[in-house]
Amino acid sequence: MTQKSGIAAVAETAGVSVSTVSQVLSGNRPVSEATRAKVNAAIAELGYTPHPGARSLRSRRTESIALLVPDITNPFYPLVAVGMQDVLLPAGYLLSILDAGSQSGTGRLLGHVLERRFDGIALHIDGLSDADRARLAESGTRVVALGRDIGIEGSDYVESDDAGGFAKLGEHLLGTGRRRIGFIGGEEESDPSRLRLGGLRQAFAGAGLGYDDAATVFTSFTRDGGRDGIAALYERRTDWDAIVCANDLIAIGAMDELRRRGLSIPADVAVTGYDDIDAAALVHPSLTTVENPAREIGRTAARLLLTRLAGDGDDAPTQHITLSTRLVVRDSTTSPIPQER
Amino acid sequence: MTQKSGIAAVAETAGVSVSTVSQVLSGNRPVSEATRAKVNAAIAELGYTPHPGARSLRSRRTESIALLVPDITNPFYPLVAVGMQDVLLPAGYLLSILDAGSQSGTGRLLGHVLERRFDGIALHIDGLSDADRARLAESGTRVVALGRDIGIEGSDYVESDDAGGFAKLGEHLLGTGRRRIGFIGGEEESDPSRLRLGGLRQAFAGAGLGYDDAATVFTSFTRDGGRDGIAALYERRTDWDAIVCANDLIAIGAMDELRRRGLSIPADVAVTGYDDIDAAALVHPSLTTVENPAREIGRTAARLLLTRLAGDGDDAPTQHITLSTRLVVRDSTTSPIPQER
DNA sequence: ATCCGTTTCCACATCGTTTTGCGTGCATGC
DNA sequence: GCATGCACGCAAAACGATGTGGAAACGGAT
Repeated sequence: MTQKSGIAAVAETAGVSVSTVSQVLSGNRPVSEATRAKVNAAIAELGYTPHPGARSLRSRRTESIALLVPDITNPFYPLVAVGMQDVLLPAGYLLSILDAGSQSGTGRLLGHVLERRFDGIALHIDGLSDADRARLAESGTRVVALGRDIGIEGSDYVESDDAGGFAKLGEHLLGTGRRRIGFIGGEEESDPSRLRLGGLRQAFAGAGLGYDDAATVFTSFTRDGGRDGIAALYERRTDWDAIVCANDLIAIGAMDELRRRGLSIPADVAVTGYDDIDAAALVHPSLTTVENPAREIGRTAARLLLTRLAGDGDDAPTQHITLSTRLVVRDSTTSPIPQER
Repeated sequence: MTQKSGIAAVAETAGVSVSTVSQVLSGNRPVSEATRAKVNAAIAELGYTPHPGARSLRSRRTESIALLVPDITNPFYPLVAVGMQDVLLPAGYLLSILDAGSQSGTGRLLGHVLERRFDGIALHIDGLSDADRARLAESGTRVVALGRDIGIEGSDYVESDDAGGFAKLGEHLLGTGRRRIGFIGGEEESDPSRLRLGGLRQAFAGAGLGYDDAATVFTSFTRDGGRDGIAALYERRTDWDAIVCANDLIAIGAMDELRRRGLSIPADVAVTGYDDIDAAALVHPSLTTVENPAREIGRTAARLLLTRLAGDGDDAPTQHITLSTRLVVRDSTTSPIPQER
């Protein structure tokens, strides 16, 4: 006997045609109750699973979405991923989390990702090269950018109010009398680094003060970046009374390095982060930071993608959603003598 | 004109046949230097990308691998993922990280995952139901289990020496004079919880002591689990002098709850974790724990999968790899008065 | 009995690849 | 000059699903 497989096998054991099986699967055309039952029985009996390749070949959809992040070991990103899954799974989409390993790793992965023909891609990547941007645009894949505008025609983006968050941080520090405030950014070419610094500047301006460019250094969004940042700042001057870091990982690394240099936090120098990852509350002293609604960012991004995918809609105007942030004051900027609670 | 697409378009502009294009792509048959050049030129000109669906339809391979984890926000898992990518990307495979959200979420995701026909699946999941195990086995997908034996015929697994790690922890605690040692496990039905408890028992036995079952509680592998665990243990008795936790998240939650109850760590009670996630070094006091080589687990698992996939080999015997662990002593079990260094 | 409108199902073309079995054309050996 | 062998390319048949245009079956109305 010829061993059929796939939908053909189901059709045979159910005693109907291939197209009928397809109909009951997709519900595209009405099918009588009786045959529907037969088909479902056959499906169950054979343990049939549709072949996604064949399906996507015709339908031009893969029902899966990629999330491309620069560093999955940064606890911020898993939360974004979870948020996206909250929305995507119920909608029948599978989320694949791809780790570029670093900003520079993006290009290497992008080829892989485009080859896979995901229905949509969520990108949280800085410094996308022009070539990569072009590849993305040409591919026609739906893109939603996280945390910044990625500069692709017709792609939505969702970010949190970075500038506002840093303005709040700046006000808080200025309000506690700090004036010699250094800033450690991530990669210099990154939008977020600039935005965040911008928020800080804004706080200074609001207080009628100027902000000195010599008080800023750029490294990378990691703990090592924080250590390096402190080293760089303290080569310029040594009387900082506060260090504002572009994210929590940098802040944690910076605190490490400050302590290694015998400085006390916050008595000698205050430190702030951004994101409010779990570790921010756990370090000692606990870190003043800004809550970055990672999970909500993920949810929102997923919704944007789904809307675009459902509507076939290039017609709708580009969406740009900004989520608000919240200042979280902890010990690293306040209690003069950190102690166990 | 008929607008061809895909490989047919390439064939047309290169002035060769479809099969020839396929040949130069796959390198399955020799192709003359001249035509190879023509084809490559056409590919570049058209910006052609092969359709993975069509490809997998014929080749029955998707060139992608899934990693299924119970909780991607547990920092242990991103490291495993990175380790797998270390090996898989150079081999041309794409790794999709799927988050089940919880142990119980596995079943819900498994359907999705099997539908997608990944070439291989790495599972780090406890308490796989018999039904799910059967589905996996039937699917014929290559499976590698992480951290425990998943009980599927012919599937390899890689774990770390949990029992050994906990034995070391136990010896360390007993060596510092602690005797009333409680244990907070994760999910009770989980293999690791049992293995880890077993290691602790072994340490007691080695010292000629017995270990009391009433000293153990099971919750979940999260910070909340740690808080609950402490609550449960202190309902039984209140004179614990050490709490051994099944992972770092539990330990961190436990420390929180202990402090909330006014107990001092490690003066009143010592606490230990497992995994050595970043946060373990950051909490206050820093956490004594066991280094669990997450990244290496990922690499090893990926290698196992690749070997199986390359060899078409169901012939090779099942592999079972155990990675060694290392005790990391920090302040939560030693310095009587925690202080800033 | 005939005709028409529904309902229900089917045949067939199609999506973009891979793969096998055959032509070609050309050089080689006698 | 003729058979032989090689190196290259090509045609065509899968792979497993979707979807459209019709054909059959069935009632009800005339």
